[in-house]
Parts: sequence; C-alpha cells; structure tokens
Amino acid sequence: MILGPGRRDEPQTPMRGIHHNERMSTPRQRYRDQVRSEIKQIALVQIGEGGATALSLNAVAKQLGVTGPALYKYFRSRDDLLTELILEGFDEVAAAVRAAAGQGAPRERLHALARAFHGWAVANPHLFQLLAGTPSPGYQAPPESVMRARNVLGPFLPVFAGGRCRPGAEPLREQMRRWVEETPAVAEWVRAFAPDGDPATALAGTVMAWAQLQGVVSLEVQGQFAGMGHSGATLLDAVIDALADSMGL
Amino acid sequence: MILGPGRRDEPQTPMRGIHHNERMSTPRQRYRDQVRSEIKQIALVQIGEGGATALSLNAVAKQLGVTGPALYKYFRSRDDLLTELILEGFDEVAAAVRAAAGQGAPRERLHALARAFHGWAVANPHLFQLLAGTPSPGYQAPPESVMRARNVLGPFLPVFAGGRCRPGAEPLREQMRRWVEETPAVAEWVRAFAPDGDPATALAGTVMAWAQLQGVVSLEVQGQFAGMGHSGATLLDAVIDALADSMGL
DNA sequence: ATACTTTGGTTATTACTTCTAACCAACGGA
DNA sequence: TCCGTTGGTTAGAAGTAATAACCAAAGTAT
Repeated sequence: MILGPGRRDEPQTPMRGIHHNERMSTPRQRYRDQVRSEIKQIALVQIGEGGATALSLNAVAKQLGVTGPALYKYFRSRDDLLTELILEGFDEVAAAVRAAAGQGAPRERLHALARAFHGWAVANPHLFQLLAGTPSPGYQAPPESVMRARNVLGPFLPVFAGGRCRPGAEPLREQMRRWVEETPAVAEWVRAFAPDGDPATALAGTVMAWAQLQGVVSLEVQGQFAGMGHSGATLLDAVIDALADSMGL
Repeated sequence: MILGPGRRDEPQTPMRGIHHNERMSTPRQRYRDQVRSEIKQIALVQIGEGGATALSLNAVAKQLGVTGPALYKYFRSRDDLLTELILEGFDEVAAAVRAAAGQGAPRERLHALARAFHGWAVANPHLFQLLAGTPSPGYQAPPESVMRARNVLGPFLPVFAGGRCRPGAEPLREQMRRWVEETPAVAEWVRAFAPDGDPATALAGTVMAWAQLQGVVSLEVQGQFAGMGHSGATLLDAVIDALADSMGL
C-alpha cells in the first residue's frame, strides 16, 4: 500500500517512497548524480566524434564498465539523455555569450557577442548541431529549450534596442511587434534583457543576427568552407557588419 | 576467366561482362532504372516524413513488395542511396533557383533568387536538411556535391558582380580574391556565371547571401519560428534587403 | 544488531537495423 | 536450345534501443 501503483515511470529521481530530507544529498543521491554526470560526459565525447546519431547507449555503458540496460536506471531513454545534453548545451553557449556582453559602442558589442557564439560553436561543432538540428527521427524538443535559447539570444537585445530598422526591415519589425504583443513571455524576455528602447526593433535586430549566426556557423561546422581558407570568422565579421550598418549601430 | 576476380563491388551498373550496345537501353537496363527510381521515390517519402535517419531500407523494400536484401542489387549501401538522393536534391534546388534568375534591377533579382531557394527549402524541409547536414554517423559527402552546390549558388554571382563591398566586407573580399586565384575551378565557376565584374566582389556577395539563406531556412525548417507567425519569408526579405544595401545594389 | 525496502546491477529477450553469404529460378542473348 | 547474368530469395552476423525478471548490496527503521 505504501507504493501501490503510483507513477512508477520516472527513474530520474527515485526513492520517493518514504520521507527523507527533501532534496538533501544522501550518499545514494550523490552516487547517482556522479554516475549520471559520467554518462553524460562519455556521451558528449561520442557525440563529439560522430555526431548525435553516433551516440550508442551500449557503447557508453561498455566504456563505463557496466552492461547496457544499467543506463536505463539513470535515463529513461536515449532521447532523455539527449534532451539533458541539449539543455546543458544551451546553458553553456548562453554563458559564453553572456560573458562577452561588455560595454562600449553597440557595433563592437555586437561583434563581440557574435564572435563569442561563433567561437563556442566552432569549438563544439557537434554540440552545436545537436542544439540546432533534430537528433532522432521522432525527437521532440522539450518546452524548456525555448527558454534556454532565449537566454542565448538575450544579450543581443540591448544592442539593437537603440537601433533603427531600415525600410526593408519594417515588415519584420511589425511582425515582431505583434509577436511581443500577443506573447507575454516574449515581452517579459525582452524587458528582462533590454528594458529601454523599442522592443520590436530589438527583436528584429536580434532575430536577424540569429539568422546570420545560424547561417555562418551551420555552413562552417558542416565543412562547407573547406578549401577557401577557413572563412568562417571573416564571413561572420562581414555579415555582422552589414547588419550593424542596416540597423544604424 | 571472363569475370575472374575483377571489381565485383559495384552493383550500380552490372552486366559489364560481355559486349552489348554500350549505354543502350536493353530491357533489363530499363527495368533496372525503373526499380531504382521507385526505390528513390519511396525513400524520399520516408525522408519527408521523418528525416534522413528515418530512412529504413527494410521498410522501403517492404513497401516495394520485396525483401530487404534485394535492394542491395540496386544500391551498394544505405549511404549510396542517400548520396544519390542528395545529388538529385542539389539539381532540384539548382533548377528552382535558375528558374528565378530573371532580368531587372539587381535588388529585385536578388530577392527573386532568395525567395526561390527559400520556397524550395520550406517545400522540402527534410530534403534541405539532407543537403545541408550529415545524415549518417560517418557519412562523407562525395566530391560531386560541391560541383552541384556551385550550380545552386551560381545565379547569385552575376547579381553581385556589379556591386561594391563596404569596408566591413573588404577582408572577406580579399579572402575571396585569394580563393579564386588559388583555385582554378572556382575561377572557372565564377566566369561561367558572371563573366563581367570583379570575381572577388561577386563571390563575397554570393557567400554572404548563402549564409543568409542557410541561416533563415535552417531556423525555419527546424521549427524555431513556431509561434511568431511564420516569419521565415519576412525575415528573409529583411536580411536580404540589408545585404543588398550593404553591397550597393 | 536485525529486518525490511529501495536501488543498481545483472542476464535474457524482443524487435528492430544494415549488410553479407549462399543459393536458385527466370530472363535474355548467342 | 544452351548458358551466363541477374534479380530475387532465405539464413545469418553484428549491431541498436528497450523491457522484464531477478538478485545482491546498500541504506533505513525498528
């Protein structure tokens, strides 16, 4: 009767049966956390070598010294492990971008943010592809991921908050205006990072910068620049500079 | 002695044993071509539903009414099938872009080309991801793919050949200049599509446009714009307009 | 200290995947 | 009519994710 048929399908945090210091670190919990972290670490190495599709739970288990099914005590499924890695990856790149959010002229700040994103992505190409793409056939990104993604782009918002859209970007700005009006979470997000200036303009510039980053980095990590003397950074500078011009920074 | 141990590992074009009207359509060859085309068609449907990783040769065979191993008489491996689909995909998108290469002012021509690319990509999202990404763990893109990719971007070259790089794009232009100097195939490519104007400028603008397209389309096909009222086309117009401004079109 | 529960591991199994090997019938050219 | 090529088959190897059943060790409570 103690357990009964109650929600047996979440191996993430077991020992929910009896009361015991809530969210305190029992030895079991510490062991559990450490093994989970080791699994993720090994998985990251595998992903770094062959991409998300090269991640094999059996191989992870073998490298960890246990048999395959043991991992299912720590992660409900392969997709669950991927999801956790993706969320952590978002946090990582968000930290890298945030660390580059200094002071100075808007144009220089924009370049610094863009280079930080680019640098992280080039240093972890497979992880970037993991965040960007769809790792498994029917993989569904969790709702949290959009929150994390917003943390990545957040530091770009204040840079553009003081800019001005050229006529070609006015439809986009109008669309952003509607978006921020209809979605309170977006309004909150913009206000948190760029309390001053026009939210729609900040969003328009940020989304354009997002596309630039995604484009340059995608091409680079997929090796499309092979032969033309690693033009990733140069190309990024060029397109970001064009964007800065276009937004009057 | 007729066959001996001679190169048995290419099921692409069998019946190499005896002389028979070279590259003429024997009934066997016609049947072969038709089955190959059916396989590719079914594979495309599967990819369109779940991406490249969802392509299962067994499932294709079942849907075709044969057993799994039969497919290996038509394609050496799963990657071989993927490669062929990728090459055909490049041809398709190249044709779509080429069809939009009309006359008129450079800025309008650029928008038309960009919209053509974007339209094809959002109509075939999984195929676009197939061309862009790495479908299998150790997949190696064949050399032909770069040639095909050049055909996709070729129509952009003449649009930018009459443009001018702003200072922020000068390093990129310099890099393109070295690239075209050191790689005869690139020089040939640029000359074929844009015989007039500065090759380095044409390349710089084209590569920047490439990054824009890749960025906007990548984000869109991965569903990152969910919620903000399908901004793919609007965003594309905005960034392309900024690029046109930046290149003085 | 003893009894009991929870947990982390095991092996066995299912259902899938790509791909190879061996084999056979039927088609088609001489 | 003969016979080689070809397209199909079944069987099997080696791998994957995931589940079920089970057991020993660890931790908790009395």
